[in-house]
Amino acid sequence: MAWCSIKDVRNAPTVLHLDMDAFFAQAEQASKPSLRGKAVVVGGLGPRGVVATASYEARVFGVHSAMPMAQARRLAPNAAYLVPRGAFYRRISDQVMALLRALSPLVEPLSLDEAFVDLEAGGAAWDSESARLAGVRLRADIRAVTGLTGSVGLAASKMLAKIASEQAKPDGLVLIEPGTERSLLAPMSVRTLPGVGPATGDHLRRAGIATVGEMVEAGEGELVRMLGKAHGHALYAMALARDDRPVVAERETKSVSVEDTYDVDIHDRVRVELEVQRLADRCVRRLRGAGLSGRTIVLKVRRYDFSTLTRSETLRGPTDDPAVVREAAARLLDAVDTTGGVRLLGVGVSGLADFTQEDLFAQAAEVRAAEVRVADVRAEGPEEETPEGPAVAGVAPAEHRWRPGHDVRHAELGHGWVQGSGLGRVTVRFETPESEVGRVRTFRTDDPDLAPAEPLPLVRRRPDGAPAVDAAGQGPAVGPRQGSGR
DNA sequence: TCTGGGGTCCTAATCCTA
DNA sequence: TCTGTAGGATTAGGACCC
Repeated sequence: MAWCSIKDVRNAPTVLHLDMDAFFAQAEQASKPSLRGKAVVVGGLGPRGVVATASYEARVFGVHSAMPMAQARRLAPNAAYLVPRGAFYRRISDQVMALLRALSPLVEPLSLDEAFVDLEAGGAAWDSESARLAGVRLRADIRAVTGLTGSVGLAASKMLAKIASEQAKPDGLVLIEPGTERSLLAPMSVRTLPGVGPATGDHLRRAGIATVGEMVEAGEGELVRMLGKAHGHALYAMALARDDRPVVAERETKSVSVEDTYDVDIHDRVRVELEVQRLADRCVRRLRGAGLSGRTIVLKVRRYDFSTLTRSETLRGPTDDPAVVREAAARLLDAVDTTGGVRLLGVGVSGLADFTQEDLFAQAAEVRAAEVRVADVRAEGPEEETPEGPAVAGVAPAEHRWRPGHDVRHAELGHGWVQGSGLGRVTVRFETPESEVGRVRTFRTDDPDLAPAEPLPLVRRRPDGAPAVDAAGQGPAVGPRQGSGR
């Protein structure tokens, strides 16, 4: 609420930004002793995959996030390439977020591995010394509970705290003393400021503006002229180290969407239509899972030449009816030319409400086909995300179960993880987070002794009964196996 | 051998309505 | 009743973020 009005902008460095270091890659290294100290790249392994996270060892070779996987393989051919394990990372993230919430009720998660904390609101800090102490303790607690390292930035605003944590990486803490902000920012690249990406950066560079100091010299009017009202004003304020955005604990979702990039462009119109229906269903499952409904249906199409277009339609009222979303998506697709092929399709819903006000007109139109459709939807079952994503041509289902990096259990040899698979064989390394580097064995992909397994906790529960931060059922006893063989 | 997936926010054009 | 206008809603696209 009004804990931070414009006129009492804080002057103590009590905004904390936490950023876990190379989070996905670090989690994989912690879980797999044989990968520690090695180049690890996590991302999509298909022909059109990109890097989600590269370990610091992989970054030495020039591999970085958002890089096409093929390019990463050229730069670091000997790195370990793994697919992301969302549920595993989420469990660790929950533990970290629980530690943050112990510091303050005002925690603003930005993603699984990043969050802002308002230390002042939680009474955890009030000046530089107390803030630094809170940051040091937090890093130690994260280490103890998750076994992973995170970097902490402390400053008087969100922007500066984020810049500080960036400077602290990896495994460090940086505090920006109030009063030093402008001189600190002045020599930095304009790209340091949040909201300056490749396009804005180029724009500024062409105008001879490369540093934050030069942005200030250019003046607010010039920035507004170049970048538009909202962006210009906002960036000028940032350049002056003015940022009074509060830490916001609850942010409501504005849209829900799903999209798939296909390994091979789809040319067949019927297949395109089928995929759109599938995506619409998946989107509705997500929507319902979040207890939401929405009015605006959005279709996204990326064509063979990477040109991307969106088409949207706003209904009379919010819906979470799969039939309604499917039909809207199909209508939108009717207006799109897909000859030449599409590489990506997506379906989204925005204009969200947390209740459903059925569109009576659409409902009326539905009545005739209702029985058939209801039967369809039931047959698909409740909220069951298909983990495979887009169909991969030519991969047998049996091999598809063994995804690189995923945990497995062998009846005799115990716990391990898939190092690779293909040609009817799967290679497994038998090790656990707390074991020595394990040995490698190869099996037939249909070996009955081999089964998918849940990831093991990275840190065993402390025997001294220390404050157990049990955010998500983390513990040696893993619950009943989740159905699908992820 | 190009370029994922899930989001947010902003802008501009267009249409509709008061 | 006609017209001009202001402002909101819708639509599409782009930039940015992790």
